[in-house]
Amino acid sequence: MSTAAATATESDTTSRKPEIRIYNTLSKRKELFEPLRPPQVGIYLCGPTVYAESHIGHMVGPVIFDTIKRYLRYSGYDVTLVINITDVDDKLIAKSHQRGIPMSQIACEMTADYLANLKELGVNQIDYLPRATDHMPQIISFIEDLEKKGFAYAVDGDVFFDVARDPNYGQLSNRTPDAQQGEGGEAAGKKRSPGDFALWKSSKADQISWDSPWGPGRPGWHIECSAMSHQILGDTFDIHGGGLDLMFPHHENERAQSGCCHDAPMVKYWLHNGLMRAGEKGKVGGKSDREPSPDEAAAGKISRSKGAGGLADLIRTQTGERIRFFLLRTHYRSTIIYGEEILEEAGTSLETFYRFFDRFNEITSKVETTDHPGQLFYDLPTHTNRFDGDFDPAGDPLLTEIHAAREKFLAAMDDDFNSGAAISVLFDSIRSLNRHIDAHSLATGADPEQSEVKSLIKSATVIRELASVLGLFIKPPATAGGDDQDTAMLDQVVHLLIDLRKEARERKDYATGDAIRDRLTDLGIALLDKKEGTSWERS
RNA sequence: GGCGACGUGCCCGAGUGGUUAAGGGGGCUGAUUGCAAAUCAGUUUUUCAGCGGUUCGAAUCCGCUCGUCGCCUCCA
Repeated sequence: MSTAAATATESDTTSRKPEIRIYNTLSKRKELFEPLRPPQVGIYLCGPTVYAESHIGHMVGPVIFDTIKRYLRYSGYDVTLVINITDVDDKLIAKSHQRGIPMSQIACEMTADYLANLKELGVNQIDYLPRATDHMPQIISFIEDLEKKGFAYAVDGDVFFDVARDPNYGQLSNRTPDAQQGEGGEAAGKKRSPGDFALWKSSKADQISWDSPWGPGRPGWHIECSAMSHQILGDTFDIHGGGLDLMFPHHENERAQSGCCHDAPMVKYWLHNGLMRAGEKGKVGGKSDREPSPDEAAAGKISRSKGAGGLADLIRTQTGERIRFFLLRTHYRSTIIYGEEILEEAGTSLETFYRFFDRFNEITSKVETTDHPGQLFYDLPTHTNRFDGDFDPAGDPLLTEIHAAREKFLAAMDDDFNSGAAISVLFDSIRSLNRHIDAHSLATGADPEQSEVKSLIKSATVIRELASVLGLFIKPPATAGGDDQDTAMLDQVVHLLIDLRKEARERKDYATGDAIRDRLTDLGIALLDKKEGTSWERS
C-alpha cells in the first residue's frame, strides 16, 4: 500500500464503522474493538533486545502487528505503530565487555540487522522505533513520579517497584503477588517483597551508567517500555502487543508501573501472539515409554539457546514473502510450528498465486481494447479503505463470486484478525479466476470476450486489494537465491531454448523438444506449456 | 508445586452448539495435452486424542484419563 492511491477521504466513508472483534488477554475474551480516541489508534509492540542477530521467531510479532495496522488502516483508522528497541541490558553489557567495543556499537549493528530482516518480510508500517537509551530523562522522571506517589522505594542506589501497593497487580497474568519472580534475584536482600522488581539498577564502576537522583545506574527492563509508550502514545492507549512469553513478568510489570503512575489503565486491549516452536524431528508415537531422544527434548520454543538463527540466510534461500506468508497462514494466537519442510510447503502453495499473476499478465498484454490494456497484476490499483473497495457485481457471475469472497475475507479479518481463514479465501478466488479463464478461453488468445476480460481484471484488482492488506503480493517476488542482474540474462537464454524447442515441436520433432525440456528440468528450470505460450519457473 | 495453552482427516492448518468439517501440501482418478507441467473436476474425508456426561443436536460445553508445550530467571 505504499503507492498512495490518493484516496480522498469521503465523508460517507469515514462515517461507516467496521465491527472488528479482538481477543483481549486481560478479559480473556473477544471484545468489540472501540478505540479510545477514534479514528486514532495507538499500538505498542515490545521489540527485541539487540544483542545478537534476529531469528525467525523474532519476526512473528512484527509481521502480525504490521498486518494488524494495515487492516485497521484499511478499516478507516489512523494508526500509530510503535516498536521499541531495547539497547541497554545485562546481555548487551556482557557482550560489550567480551568484544571490547562499546555497547552502543553492538546495539547499532544488531538493530540494523533486525530492520533489514523486517524490510525483507514487508514490515514497513512502523511509525516509531524508540530506543531506550534515547529516553533516559523520561525513564528517570517516570521513576521519580512513582517514588513520589509511594509506589517505589530506593535502596542503596537501586529503586524497586512495591508490588503490594498495586491492588490490580496480577490481573493480566492471573498470578498472586506472592511466589513470583522466584527468589527475588540478586537483589533479593534489598526488596521488601520477592515480587518487587527493579526500576533502576545501580551500576558498578566499570559498567555503563547514567546519572540519576539515586546515583549512577541503568533502567530496569520493564520501565523502559512504560516510559517510551507513555512518551509516544500517552497515559492510556489502545493496543499493547507482544509474545505470550512476555505476559509475565514484563507486561504485568509495565501495567503496574504505568497504571499506578498515571492513575489510569495503561492499555485497553492486550494482544499476545503465540510462540514459534521447532517441529519434532520424528513422529512421536504417543504411548511409547521409551526415553525421549535429544532431538525431541530439544523440540520447544524457538530461541537462540536452542540454536535458532541465521535469519538472513533463511530469507536468502526462502524469500521474505514466503516467510511472511508462512507466518500469516496460522492464526496469530496459535503456536506456529517451524520446520524447513513446512516452510517449503508454504512456498509451494504460494507458487499458485505467482503462476496466476503470470497468466493474468499474459492475457491482459494481448488484449487491446479493454480499459486497461497491458495491465500487469502488480500495477493494479489498490484501495486503501475497505468501504471504497466495495463494488456492485451487477449480476456478473464471476464478480458475484468475488464479491462474496471479499465479504468472507473481511469477516475473517474482523474476527480477531483471522489471517489464515482470510488466506483460504484468496486461494478460493484464484480458483474462481482460473476457472473463468478456462471457461471463456481467455488464454487461447482467439479474440476473447471483452466483457469477460473486464471481469477478470476487476476480480484480480480485488485480489490485489485484499492481499495488500496482508502485506502480500505488493511487488513481484524476489527470486530465491538472490543475486539478480543475471536473472534477466538467464531469462533471455531460457527463452531462446523455448523458441528452439517450439520450432522442433512444430516439425513434430518431439525427441529434440523433450530433450531440451528434460535437460532444463535437470538444471532446475521447469517449462510450462500453457495455452498462451510457454513460460518457465525455477523448480 | 503454582498459572496457562494445546491435541482436527496421510501432513500443515481454519473452525467454539445446528446446511456436505474451510483452505493448502501430498497421493490417486478424470478432462485438457503429442507426452509432461500448469489449469479445471473428482477422490483420499462422517471424522475432530480416549472415555463418560449435558443437549433434540457437540470437533465445539462439562468431567476424567492420556499426550504435548509455555510461563513462574533473560526471551518476540
